Amino acid sequence: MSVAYEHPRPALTVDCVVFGLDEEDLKVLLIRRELEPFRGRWALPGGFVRVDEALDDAARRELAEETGLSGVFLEQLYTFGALGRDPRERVVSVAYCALVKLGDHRVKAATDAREAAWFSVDDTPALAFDHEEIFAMALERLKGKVRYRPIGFELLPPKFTLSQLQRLYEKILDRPLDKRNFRKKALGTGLLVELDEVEQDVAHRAARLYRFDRRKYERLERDGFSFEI
Amino acid sequence: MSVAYEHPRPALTVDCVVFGLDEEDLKVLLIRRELEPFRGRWALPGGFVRVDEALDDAARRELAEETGLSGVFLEQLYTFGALGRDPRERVVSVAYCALVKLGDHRVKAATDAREAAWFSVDDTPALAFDHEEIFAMALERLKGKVRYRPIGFELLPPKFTLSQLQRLYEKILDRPLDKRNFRKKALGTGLLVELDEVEQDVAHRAARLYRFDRRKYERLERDGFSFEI
DNA sequence: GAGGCTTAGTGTGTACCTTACACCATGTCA
DNA sequence: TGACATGGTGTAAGGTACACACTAAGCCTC
Repeated sequence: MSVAYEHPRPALTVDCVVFGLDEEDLKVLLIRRELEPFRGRWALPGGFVRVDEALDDAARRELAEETGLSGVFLEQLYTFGALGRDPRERVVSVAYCALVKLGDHRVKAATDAREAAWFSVDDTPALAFDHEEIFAMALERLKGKVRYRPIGFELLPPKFTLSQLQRLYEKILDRPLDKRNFRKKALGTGLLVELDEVEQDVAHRAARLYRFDRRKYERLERDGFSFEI
Repeated sequence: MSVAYEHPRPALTVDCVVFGLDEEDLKVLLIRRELEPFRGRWALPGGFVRVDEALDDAARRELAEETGLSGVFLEQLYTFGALGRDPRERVVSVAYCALVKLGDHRVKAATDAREAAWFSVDDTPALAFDHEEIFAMALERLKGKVRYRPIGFELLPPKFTLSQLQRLYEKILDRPLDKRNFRKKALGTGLLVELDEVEQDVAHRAARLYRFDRRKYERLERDGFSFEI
């Protein structure tokens, strides 16, 4: 198929910055480029927006095609449109941010036909295009957002301990938090449900498990509640 | 000039939501469309992005062409890419937000060859395309942003009184603020310079004039200061 | 089974920030 | 000169943010 326009127009792409949390690290999902330019370099998953496809759908589709991830909550981050950011031609890219529970997605990404892999956010390879700039902005946004939205809960398994939650926030914010104050605040949101279970198979006192009260969160969010951590 | 591509691609536009402040109201700058679709309807100023033009430049250029405003601080807001938002063809629009001192710009906009006018934000006409959605998001963003960034200063003349500043914040936030607390905070930022002048020609005690210390603001902003109001 | 190791779990005091609140000062105008 | 309109000022109380250290529980090993 070929098509003609009166004036040249920029190409439009989407790129996704997908964060996941490991026992150890906050990670970001990258793919290795199979084509020029930047063939063999790591890059954010993404690609061209089809003319009959909404931006969000394009982001979800590209993410699924390139990494196998689906059902991910994607949020628009920023649109990058500097001249020369793609050596081939003028390309404007709408960047999206996503958060996933790493445990749910580790295998899929690793076994997909295309090479996709999780990298610790403070040990990423050189990226294609201006993707380092996009990634840096996404990480900044994540750090800001995590302070007033309980998005951290999205990154944990359904049942988790308060220490896991705290470690998660420490990884994202990249600084230590006080245990007592953290627990006070986390429980103070009223969004955690204490379960009648504790951790299994740990070589020390087992911690109580909690789950996130998603319904309550949605109710409060609708009513404009705030959630500083 | 005509150009062919292998695949059809969305058209790319920019739209600008420009806020200004009046003695009375927070206003938004609209233009009346001269062409189909939505001919005669009011709309946000904006237009097509040229293939050799950065997004920010396109927004500044369109704003200047359509309303005569230049030298405006523009900030990217969000990118709107739903299907069917333009009846002609697929158009993706990068929306920008701008803040201007209304006094400086009132005449230019009104006397420009194209019809452009300021509307009170709570009395806008029906808008073309999905511009009402864009406008609503911009207003939300403005309300949020004004709380932790001293952007309010951009909306006043170079010399202003604390009452004017307070009224501005009250208009934007759409709620009354306590005078003493407001003055404490505003002066507490250290960003206001007290001048040796007072208002002229008022039928009551004249208020002291202040100016915004832009240099200090830029210095603090670079160092990651915060400015809750 | 005792002692040590590891992580879980808990409360208080202080400093600061937020908010509520009322009166006198100054200039204009009639 | 008195009334009117807005300018300009401080304090007290309550709440929030933060710093800080010890005991509890379970497992392991010796």
